[in-house]
Amino acid sequence: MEANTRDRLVVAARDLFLAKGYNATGINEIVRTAGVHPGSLYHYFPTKEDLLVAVLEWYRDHLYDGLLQPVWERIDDPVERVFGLLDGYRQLLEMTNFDLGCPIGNLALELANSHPKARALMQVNFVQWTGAIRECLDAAADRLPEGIDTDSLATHVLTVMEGAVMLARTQRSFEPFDRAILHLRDYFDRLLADGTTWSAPVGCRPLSHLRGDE
Amino acid sequence: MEANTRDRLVVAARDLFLAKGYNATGINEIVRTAGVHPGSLYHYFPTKEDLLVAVLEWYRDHLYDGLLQPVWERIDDPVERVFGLLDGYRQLLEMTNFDLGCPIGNLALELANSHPKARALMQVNFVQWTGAIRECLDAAADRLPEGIDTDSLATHVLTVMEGAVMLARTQRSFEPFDRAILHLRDYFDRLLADGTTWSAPVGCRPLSHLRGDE
DNA sequence: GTCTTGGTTGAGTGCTCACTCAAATAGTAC
DNA sequence: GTACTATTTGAGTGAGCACTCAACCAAGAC
Repeated sequence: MEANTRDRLVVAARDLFLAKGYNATGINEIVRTAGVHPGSLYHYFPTKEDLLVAVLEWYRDHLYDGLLQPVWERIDDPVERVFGLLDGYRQLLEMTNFDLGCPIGNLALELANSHPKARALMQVNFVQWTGAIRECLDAAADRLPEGIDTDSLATHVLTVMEGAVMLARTQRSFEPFDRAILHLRDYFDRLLADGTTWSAPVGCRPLSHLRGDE
Repeated sequence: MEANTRDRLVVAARDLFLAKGYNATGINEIVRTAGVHPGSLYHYFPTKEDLLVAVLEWYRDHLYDGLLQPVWERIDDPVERVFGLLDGYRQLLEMTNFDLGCPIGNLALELANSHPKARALMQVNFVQWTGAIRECLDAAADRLPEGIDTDSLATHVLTVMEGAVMLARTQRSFEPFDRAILHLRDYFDRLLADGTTWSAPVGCRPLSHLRGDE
């Protein structure tokens, strides 16, 4: 079961960054958890940020087998797959008593300004995630309003998930999470029941007229 | 224009925490920005976390005059006020080139696990914010489906806002933000056009049946 | 004047941070 | 075996961290 040094470091850093954040996790703690010596880390990763990048690459490379596949294999309906994926995050909150949330979202707000290479990889992770959702929505295109932008709707789903996880962890309660998902479900129900052609809502983008834009 | 030492410290810490996060901001940087000496900080705040708490109390005490009032005074329609508030966050992203987001959301994911007193105050801030949205929704109750839970819908609005700000900052683009708000607007349009009595969507809470819950 | 009190000063504390490096060792080629 | 490279070792670096503290100051009470 012994993995190589590099992998052990990535896994240890992945878990600690998820639990405590990037800045609050020390290099010493990572090497102790991985069971390697400080010098070894710097043989593979010149800086702490390089290790962070490796962690984000790990998430990128394990989206399917770690996150999607377990849901896809027990749910067939494409719309239910979307909500099944969201429910996976709810289960993570439940299992960890709200200590762990979305690994990427955690790091995004902490590091988006200061670590551009990491930010680019977070972006890749988000785009991959929404791409998977988008495939579900495309598979259900016949039930959705004709002409709806599934890419846009997939982004909305990610938005709701990230916000819901944030609020649930802050409140240490499922209430905000379940409320947000309930309204997302209600929105989907209305889209699915629509049967008409999609047209962008009248008020969008909101209030540009009030800001003096012409 | 010289404020007292305590206020200068709170303002300096507020701005630095917003821009760089809590752990990445050093005490020395805060006192330098505030133009006070290190010892003075500890006269008012025994620990760094106490300063964080004071910052969160500042946000709590300035929600109305800092955030709501500027929007309320130029928009009367309660539903448009909701989207006007959201647009305020878009303007913040625009003005700062995606460097600044929601001050509370920023700290929430970084510190929810490790700083319980701060977490409690973030919760208060979120509850206040959704309370203001809820008042708008109540004022528009005659146009919304009868019996809809405005508290729940207000939480959904906060969820979308926090997720949208996170994605916009990660992508350094308005695209995810505008997409999320567009779908929220579309959802509102459908609620407002509904004219019937509210009933919870059939699929909620999602997939409990698939997890063996009875 | 003296006393007290709230606030200020700024050098200094011990500690942990990310990171270094020369030496030792393991693995592979021939 | 030797030669060479890849990897590991672990004590050690300077810098910055949150935080301390004894002395000092200013202003009001008497």
